[in-house]
Amino acid sequence: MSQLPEQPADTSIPTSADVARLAGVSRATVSYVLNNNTTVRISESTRRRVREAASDLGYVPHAAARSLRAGHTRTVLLPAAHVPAGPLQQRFFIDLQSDLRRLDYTVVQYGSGGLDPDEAARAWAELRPVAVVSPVGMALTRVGIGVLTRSGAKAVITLGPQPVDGAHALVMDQREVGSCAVRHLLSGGRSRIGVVMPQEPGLAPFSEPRLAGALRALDETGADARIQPLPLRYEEASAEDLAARWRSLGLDSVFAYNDEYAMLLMRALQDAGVEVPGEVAVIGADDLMLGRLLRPRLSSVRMELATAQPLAEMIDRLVQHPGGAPERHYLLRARAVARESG
Amino acid sequence: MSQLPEQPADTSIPTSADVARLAGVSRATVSYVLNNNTTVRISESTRRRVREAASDLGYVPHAAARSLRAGHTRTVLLPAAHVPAGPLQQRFFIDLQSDLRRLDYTVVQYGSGGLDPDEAARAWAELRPVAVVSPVGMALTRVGIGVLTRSGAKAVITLGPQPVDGAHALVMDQREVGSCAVRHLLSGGRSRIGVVMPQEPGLAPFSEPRLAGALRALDETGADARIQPLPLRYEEASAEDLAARWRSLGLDSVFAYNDEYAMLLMRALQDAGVEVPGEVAVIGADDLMLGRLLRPRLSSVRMELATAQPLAEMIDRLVQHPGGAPERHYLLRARAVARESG
DNA sequence: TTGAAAGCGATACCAG
DNA sequence: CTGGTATCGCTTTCAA
Repeated sequence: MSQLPEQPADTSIPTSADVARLAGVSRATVSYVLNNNTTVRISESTRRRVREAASDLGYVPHAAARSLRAGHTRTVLLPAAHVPAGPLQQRFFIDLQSDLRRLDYTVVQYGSGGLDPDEAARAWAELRPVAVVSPVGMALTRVGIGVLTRSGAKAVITLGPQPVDGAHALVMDQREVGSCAVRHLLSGGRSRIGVVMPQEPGLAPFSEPRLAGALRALDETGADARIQPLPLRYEEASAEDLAARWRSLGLDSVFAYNDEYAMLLMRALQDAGVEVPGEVAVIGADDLMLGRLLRPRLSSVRMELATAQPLAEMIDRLVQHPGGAPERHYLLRARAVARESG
Repeated sequence: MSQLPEQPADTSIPTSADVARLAGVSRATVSYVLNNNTTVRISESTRRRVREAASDLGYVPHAAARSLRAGHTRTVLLPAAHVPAGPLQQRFFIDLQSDLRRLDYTVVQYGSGGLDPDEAARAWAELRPVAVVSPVGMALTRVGIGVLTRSGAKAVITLGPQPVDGAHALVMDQREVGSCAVRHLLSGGRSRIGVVMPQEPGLAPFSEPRLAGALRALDETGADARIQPLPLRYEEASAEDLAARWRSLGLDSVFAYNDEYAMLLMRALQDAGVEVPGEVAVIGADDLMLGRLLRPRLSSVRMELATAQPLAEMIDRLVQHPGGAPERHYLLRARAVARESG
């Protein structure tokens, strides 16, 4: 019928024009059919022809072209951390991803691989995300927030221990964790409390607030007690070292940052002949399965993270009605779980 | 000077046209300056004016428009798993991301949030990635691979226990792990070997090949021994249950899938009065710090994963010279680390 | 019911 | 050295 050269060979990617040609209709019609546009009525036979042509050619629409035309994307950017995340965080993000997809957003994780925070924000802005959810560890400055906002982001949300000026914030206040641990130790009659400070890079945003929370708990209860930070690397040698000079520290209890550090330290203490919980009470955090398997069973601080669903809805709401004042939500609840270790 | 209405108000995102207007030049010139185009000479004063205008407006180029015009992207798509990843995997991806960024690629993780594998491939293809690196757990069918290839992906690489037809593959042959564990147990004089099979969803792609490897090792050595799969959930109750009927199983050793399951099982066995390693030898895998802290210290299979660098270079090479035969690289080396548990 | 055509933002030719 | 202009793939008026 048509003498057009049918040469969309192996090398060329089919476009809607190719589909139109094959179906014998115009590009407009292709668009109507494939997007199920309801404002225009297309005959059933045409629809079939178009769909067949599309699937014959293996046509896949070009997201960039589409959003260029639309003037906006439905991309939610989730800057990827450059330090491994725990299982809880990962679960949270996976759920968030599903929930947002259900609301028809495209969630994209995009690392900043060692860029300056403001350069990173620029790189993110090139994608013109409609929303940005920045996890802890991804420094987001006021400048960066400005860049993103001016590039069309309707919602910039930080997720972490402390809010950042100018953005909405989901605050997971790690101070609660330290506070909770210390109150537990105090109520058990302990008063000379060590607080493990991991020396691994990237944990400071968690460990510092936990220490601060520990100190605050002391203040609030007005107890006659003291708190001593204990630097520790996640290595046996470091723990042995600490255990060797343990008795000289004069402590009767320790909040070990989390269950893993707690296990490391507890083992070293036991090997050095320091009795747990007799001489020293130990409490971790995260309430991992691990802790229940230790002897003595490890006391821990259990964190109840909010589910991803409300965040997804918040994002959707902010995208649809932008421009409100920065919102601030606190969503970490911590609870001490007493076991045998203190 | 110019009577053009300067109304790029708060609401509108600056484009290169806005920059051109402010600098008093054409859009073409803006493009030349901002991209440091060398094939054309622009006066230093013009350059300055353009750069100033761009930074005054907070101009950020529009990635979609750019790649639409260019006809291709430099996006490497990394489908995000929907099951939490271990620290090793995460480290690998973080490194890969950095390495690729250094080669000027944009690495994007994009989950498929519960889509059908082929639908997922279509969704990915909409982004027109130049390469796709599909981790284990992301089922990628031949159809999916075809969709991606026809949409312009120059390299589709699977990463996991077994290769997928039609794509390049970085094979991390988990059979090596099981094989290694069993050879170790055999050489220690054990012959009735249990193999823990985690019941958690998503682990099958790892656990099945490990079992297969265990069986293969038996075959190869021709030892007079037997292997018995042991279903186990990652819960205390499940482990207690298994431990309670342990003696009736008549096993003298167990490969516990990994160190975490090993710890779970070992604890249950000890609590049930079964001696380790006296009655039963236990070996895990991953060689976590955890294992060294247990008593007895846990034997383990240590995996040496390749670094990300070669993969990044492979991707770059495939992108530049596409069309070769599917490559297949094996990059898991496993080694038993004998400790006290067997 | 369908088609022609404008235009989203950036780039790269070719004139001037 | 710099400025028009065509173009990438797609959506969406407006006409026919």
